[in-house]
Amino acid sequence: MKIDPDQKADLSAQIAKAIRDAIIEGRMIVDERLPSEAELAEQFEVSRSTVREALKRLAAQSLIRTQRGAFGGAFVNRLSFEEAYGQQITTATLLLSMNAVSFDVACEARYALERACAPLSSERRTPDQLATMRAEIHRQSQPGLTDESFCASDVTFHRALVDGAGNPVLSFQLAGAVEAMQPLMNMITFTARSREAIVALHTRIADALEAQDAKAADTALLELERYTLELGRGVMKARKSAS
Amino acid sequence: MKIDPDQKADLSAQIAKAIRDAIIEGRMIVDERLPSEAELAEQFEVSRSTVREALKRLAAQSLIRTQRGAFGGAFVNRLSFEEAYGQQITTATLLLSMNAVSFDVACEARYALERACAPLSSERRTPDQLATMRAEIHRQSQPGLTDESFCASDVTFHRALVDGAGNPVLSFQLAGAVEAMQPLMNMITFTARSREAIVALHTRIADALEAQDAKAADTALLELERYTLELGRGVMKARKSAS
DNA sequence: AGACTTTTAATTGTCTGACATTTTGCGCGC
DNA sequence: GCGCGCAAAATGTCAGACAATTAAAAGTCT
Repeated sequence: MKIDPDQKADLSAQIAKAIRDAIIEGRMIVDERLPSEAELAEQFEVSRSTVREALKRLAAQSLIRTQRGAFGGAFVNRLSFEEAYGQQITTATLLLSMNAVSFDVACEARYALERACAPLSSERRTPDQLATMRAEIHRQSQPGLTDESFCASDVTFHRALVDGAGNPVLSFQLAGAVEAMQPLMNMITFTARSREAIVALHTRIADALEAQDAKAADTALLELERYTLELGRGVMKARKSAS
Repeated sequence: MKIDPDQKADLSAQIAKAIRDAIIEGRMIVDERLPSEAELAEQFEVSRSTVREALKRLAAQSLIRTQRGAFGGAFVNRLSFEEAYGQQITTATLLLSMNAVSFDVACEARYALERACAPLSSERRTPDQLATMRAEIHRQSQPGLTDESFCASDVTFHRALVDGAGNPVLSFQLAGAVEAMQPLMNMITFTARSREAIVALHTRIADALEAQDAKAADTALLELERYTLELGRGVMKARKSAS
């Protein structure tokens, strides 16, 4: 494991890259212990602080974890689906908030992906996941709910739909798409009437999944997309004319 | 911006979290300059090294960038689609390689997502993207190609398909799914006969997109999924019986 | 006055050495 | 055999120094 001395990048970035590559290429396996900071410093011929900065970079990407104490040190971390979800959501949220992505584009992406899950989900959804959907539909019907709670419940509902596909890779990919939409959705004020319409569509989706009717689920999702888009456009237009 | 003194996490992790939250919640805007390391050290009442470790964590997530020199410092970074792609791919690749995700599951996820793009792509694909697909198909027909080059070309082809949907959010989400499959695909030896079959299917897909025939594109993708799965299973079985 | 050069100040990057804290293993006394 | 404390190893934190880089300010020449 070597670093290029005539690179212009920071030493800590180069060292992080060298170790990261070793992990990605499988030269270091999960739970393997890295050399101690002092040993790494000697190997790379830099100070301990520089090594530490490199290790913090890797820790930020969940590539390693550290333990203090004797026989502690830095270990190659098994990236769990949980951690991957989290990173995915953070990245997607920031991407959307920082790049002026329009409601239309985000909405289209989200529903295109969700509809990809629908056939699998209608085949494999567990009773548990159906129960979650029903529970969230019930929560969404409560009159006193704030818009934020309504949106949070919406996210839970849709994640149950996605998880219903029984494919963890798919769930991972979609976690970002669904959750990253929440800040955009939170900007919408849901009137009693629009909530009613959404709950009705959610019910149709849940019914379709329960009946394992992929086509009906797809149709209902398509209508939900259309309706969400309409609501979003209404809000954007109102905001524009107000300013 | 405060940190909780009776947390058990590292100070540098706490400080990174405090700054990260400020960015995510919009309290710091893009291109805004953070206080200098010395000032941050004073604010949080820690040493400069600790602040630096925190900043490296944020830099690893592309949340900030740093410039040296007078009037340099750390600036809130606009997360570009490019950077987001990169992170997405790294995460997805690691997730697959570290969690013994089966070829079947990964394949299913990938094609489910790609098929979600097909209708949009058949509507919006540009001549440029069609040309890329045709060029890659041509490359894939070359007899001397290594398996790695064949797979790389395959990735380029499929990314053109995904980009054809003209939705950057969708492209971002799918970058991981498509690229992360490459290491798994690289393990497959493509015989001349299987390459021929894949090229034929790719041609059908490109034809369908050119003709803006969403249904035909979907069918061809479905067949490609079935065929890829078959190839993968063959390899896995051969490997199993060999060991 | 304007263009070029030098100085200077601010800031990050790196190094050194020290001490605090945490955790494990081992030996000792009981 | 069982607890107890101690030593060792490692990460976490701190303080201070110097190097490298960069942009603004000051100076200088034509």
